[in-house]
Amino acid sequence: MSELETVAELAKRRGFFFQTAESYGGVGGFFTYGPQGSALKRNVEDRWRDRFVTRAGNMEVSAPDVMPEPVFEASGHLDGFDDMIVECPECDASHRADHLVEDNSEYEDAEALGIERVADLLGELDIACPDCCTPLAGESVEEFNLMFGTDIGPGSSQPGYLRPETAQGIFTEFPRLKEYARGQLPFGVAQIGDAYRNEIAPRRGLIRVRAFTQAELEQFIDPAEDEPDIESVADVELPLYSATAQEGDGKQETYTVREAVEEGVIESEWIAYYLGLARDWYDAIGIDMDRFRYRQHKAGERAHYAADCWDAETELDGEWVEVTGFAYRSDYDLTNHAEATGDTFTVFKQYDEPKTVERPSVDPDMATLGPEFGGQAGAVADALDALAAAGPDAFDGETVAVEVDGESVEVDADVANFEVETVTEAGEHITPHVVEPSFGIGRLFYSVLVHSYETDEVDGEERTYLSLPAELAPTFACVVPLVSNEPAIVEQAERAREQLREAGLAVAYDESGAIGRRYRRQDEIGTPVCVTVDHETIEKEPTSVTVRDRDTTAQARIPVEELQECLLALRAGTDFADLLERDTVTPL
RNA sequence: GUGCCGUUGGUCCAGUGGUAGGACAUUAGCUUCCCAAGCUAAUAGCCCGGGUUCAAUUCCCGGACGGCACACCA
Repeated sequence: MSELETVAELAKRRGFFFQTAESYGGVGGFFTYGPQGSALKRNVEDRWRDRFVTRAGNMEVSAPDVMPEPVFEASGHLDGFDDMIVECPECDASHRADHLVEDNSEYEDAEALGIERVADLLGELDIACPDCCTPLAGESVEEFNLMFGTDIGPGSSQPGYLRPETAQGIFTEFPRLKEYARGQLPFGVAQIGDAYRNEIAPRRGLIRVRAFTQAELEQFIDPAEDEPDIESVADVELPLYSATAQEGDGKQETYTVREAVEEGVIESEWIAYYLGLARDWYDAIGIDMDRFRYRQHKAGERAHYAADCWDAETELDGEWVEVTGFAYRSDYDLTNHAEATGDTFTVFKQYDEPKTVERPSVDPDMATLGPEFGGQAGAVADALDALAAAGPDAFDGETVAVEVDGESVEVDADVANFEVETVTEAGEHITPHVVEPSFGIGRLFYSVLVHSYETDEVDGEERTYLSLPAELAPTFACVVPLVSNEPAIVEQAERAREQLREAGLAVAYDESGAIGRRYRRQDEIGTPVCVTVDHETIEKEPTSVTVRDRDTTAQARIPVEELQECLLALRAGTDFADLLERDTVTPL
């Protein structure tokens, strides 16, 4: 079995994740997180929240999964998600029709031409199937929209879609969110939630699915002056696989964040900052740093609005899998939502010193324009207003010419009431730029599982365990009575279990089977410690139990009254070896 | 979407035109034991629909799901 198969088998057997609705034959691309997986996933999310929300001083929101159609018209997903597919009549291969047109012509964005034009171009440009060279002229071009559609309310009058990324739920609420930030840039808004894509071909377990959890941070900045706290991550070492390297010798290189910025390997300081911050976070949640890299998008791979884009990738079964995208989205989204809604997606930026500027303006005499132009009067006034800003010289003559609905219209200059006002401007409205780290929680979850999967040998028997970080483990401790037919031992074990649960620890209890078997069960789901109540516990004073370390299987005897505190320390990151240094703790 | 291969207890597999067997796991008991021990017993399965047949888990067709390749992955 491959590494992924082995872990998927364990995941199914031990309740990490499994395919949804298998009783009904299963459904492609959907997975359910079981008892252990649900806890592990939640812990990954909590760690993310701790690092990228709480400790970063960012806000968090939770938007609905369904949004009305116009939101996705503005965001570009309605068009952008419509893949144009053409099928070869000879070999049945599917190809992106727009890509074929782009490859065979000067068009750079064939998708914008529309489906019929693209279909025509297949003929006009004599495009043939790249696989078997059969001409594709006359073949129909089909659309595949990767968004899940639905209807909001009864009937189909208000179409909606399941969000293909959580980000739009943040952008759409920007006018309100900036109020909560008191209009001050920079600020960050995060969201952890599910996103949906109706993938043509779901693949490889949790890696390509149709419903998945994203943790996204939208960092809103003033591009002119906001800078990240790059010093705080300057010495973090980044394994970078740059676009240049990908096209050249194919080698990744390690740079500190400082070097990467100074040498221009990473263009945006904000991106560099987040790559640094995130690297240590990946390390902390158990991603193997020898199987991790940051890969820069190549020029053709980048979205047209992105200045620079890097992916965090983990290696699973010999293949690199994108677990996070770090994109500089500029003002693309906010500008589009502003245009679509007319709402204010800008912040007011005060100047250090108010500026005095001369502003040309008009105050058209509507009593004259009204009778003269009738219904067009308003448009004429607007045109004059626009002209005042664009070409104030036009008002120097006796009359002013403006264009309304394609016709040239003449107006007496005095009717326009042109004047140049001297006004004091305290600041300006700017559209923030957005830096977006977008984490795929499911893929990270999978990577953590695969990278923490270990086997070793204990007393001649092979052992499987998950070396999960203590704070991530779905079950933190398991309490086991050494034997189950001595009431005093069982009672003491039950007391220990309750004591630890009251401390807020996720504690399992197991009195079934031989002791070694019970340890192995816990090893396999990555439980960091097992607490064993034995004969000595009930026979000797002070009352003590043994605590077993998952990774080394080492054991130590600890007084019961210190148990709670010791385990809390272990969960907070104390090494088992450090615990052994304590006077009251006896290594076995 | 296309092609190839596959789908049998919870898991991993074997097998058959006359409805199935192993290993591991699970549960109960004995054993009272510090690393998957042993013994006894129990629970539990042929992906779905149609066809051929006296009889289909097995053969044929279709579907669903999975793996791989191609394509796709804003």
